[in-house]
Amino acid sequence: MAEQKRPPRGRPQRTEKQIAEMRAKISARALRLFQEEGYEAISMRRLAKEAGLTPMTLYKYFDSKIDILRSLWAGIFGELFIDLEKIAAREPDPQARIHAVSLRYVTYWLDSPDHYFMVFMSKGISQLDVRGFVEADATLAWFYVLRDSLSAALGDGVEPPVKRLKSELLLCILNGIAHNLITISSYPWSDHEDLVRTAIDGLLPKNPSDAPICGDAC
Amino acid sequence: MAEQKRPPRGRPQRTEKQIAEMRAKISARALRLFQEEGYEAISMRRLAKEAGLTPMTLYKYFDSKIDILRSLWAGIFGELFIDLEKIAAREPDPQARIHAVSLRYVTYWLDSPDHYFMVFMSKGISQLDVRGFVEADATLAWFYVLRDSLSAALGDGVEPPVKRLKSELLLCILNGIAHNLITISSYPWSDHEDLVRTAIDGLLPKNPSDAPICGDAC
DNA sequence: TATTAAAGTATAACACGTTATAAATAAATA
DNA sequence: TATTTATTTATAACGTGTTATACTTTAATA
Repeated sequence: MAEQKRPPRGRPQRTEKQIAEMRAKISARALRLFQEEGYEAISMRRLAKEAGLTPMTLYKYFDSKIDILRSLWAGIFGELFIDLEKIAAREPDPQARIHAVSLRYVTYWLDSPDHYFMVFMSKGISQLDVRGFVEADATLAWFYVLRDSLSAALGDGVEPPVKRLKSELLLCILNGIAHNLITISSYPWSDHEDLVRTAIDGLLPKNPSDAPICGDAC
Repeated sequence: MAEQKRPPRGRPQRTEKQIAEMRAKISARALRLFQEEGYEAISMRRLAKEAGLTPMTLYKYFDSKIDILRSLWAGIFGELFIDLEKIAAREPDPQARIHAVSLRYVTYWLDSPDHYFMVFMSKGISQLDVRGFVEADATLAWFYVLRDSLSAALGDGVEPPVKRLKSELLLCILNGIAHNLITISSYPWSDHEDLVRTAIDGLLPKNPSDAPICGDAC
């Protein structure tokens, strides 16, 4: 029962592909401009001119200026989590894996201040703007690699509710470390590797062999 | 050699007290309006009208709109940390104290979404706007109560460098928990008390008596 | 080719934060 | 009172994100 929809008479609507290409073209230009001069410094009028378009055309392809930035965030997060999955795949030992993945997550932001600034600290955006993006299902799905790595490191002796609790805590901690070290950059923080390692050690089951207090007692 | 400065002829400059009073008056009006309708929704023109002033006069007492918000933040942070100090003072046991203070810090933000939104999530402010405030010495000093409580809970058996590391980690963790639970509010997070307790337990020295793995071995 | 519908352009407008400038007002001294 | 200086007001302007509207161009069908 496929409806025999004969195309209407006028000019056809843009195909999905055409829309995607135009959005990609605008995003590419925006990425370069935002990184060079900052999100706030680039006006819609300026971006339109640089892309060879009219300001109005931008609003045909994106709902708003922040919508353009969000499309860039998706690219950055995608890149990061593909990287994390590669690291997880190549590290067989669960404990080494959770350390490696967590450290990479934090290090990524510290090493890519351009990206971090554009995602979390673009001048002129509010944290409410970030919120809509972070809450998207696609964004949350990216974080499964962190959750699964921790679950494996905790092993079978840990109850699922505890695993869930600690997975959530892991995310809070890693985001907290990255966020604090970058936003309060003038404070002489300890090495971020030490912070991540100490945090992960606190999450993992206590190991008598390297616990000084228990070491003597045993 | 006190200079005999005779006052100049014209109208004298506003005294510190006059300036403080005018700023307080503006802040009070802004606090109510920002809480009722949101920071972004209140324009400088509107705030001026509500305060019985000219927009230009606002700029005589504050550098910018965000500067007004910052003065409100200072009041909120001051209130919170005075509360934390009271809690710390009334709890003699160091371990109970760090738990109580940490939980209160996180709970404060979760219980006062109005304040949290106004401090960390006002629509129309950027995270760079927060940065200048958080980096101020006066702001950092407020956090000493957290650092000192943790230091006491860690006891004398822990080396100072480790204490410092864990103090910094504590701040990252608590901010991370509060921030994630509030900004990703649609996710079904575990109880925040469990998150804080688990996080603190991970920071404190491992206690053989309640460590299951070691319990059997001992 | 003529028609039709969508895409894209051009232009003006709105409220915003902010700045500049000139006029009016207030509070002191001479 | 006259003068002097600071405060405050009044007003216009700039660039911003965004919306609305009318117009032109493009790509299809009849």
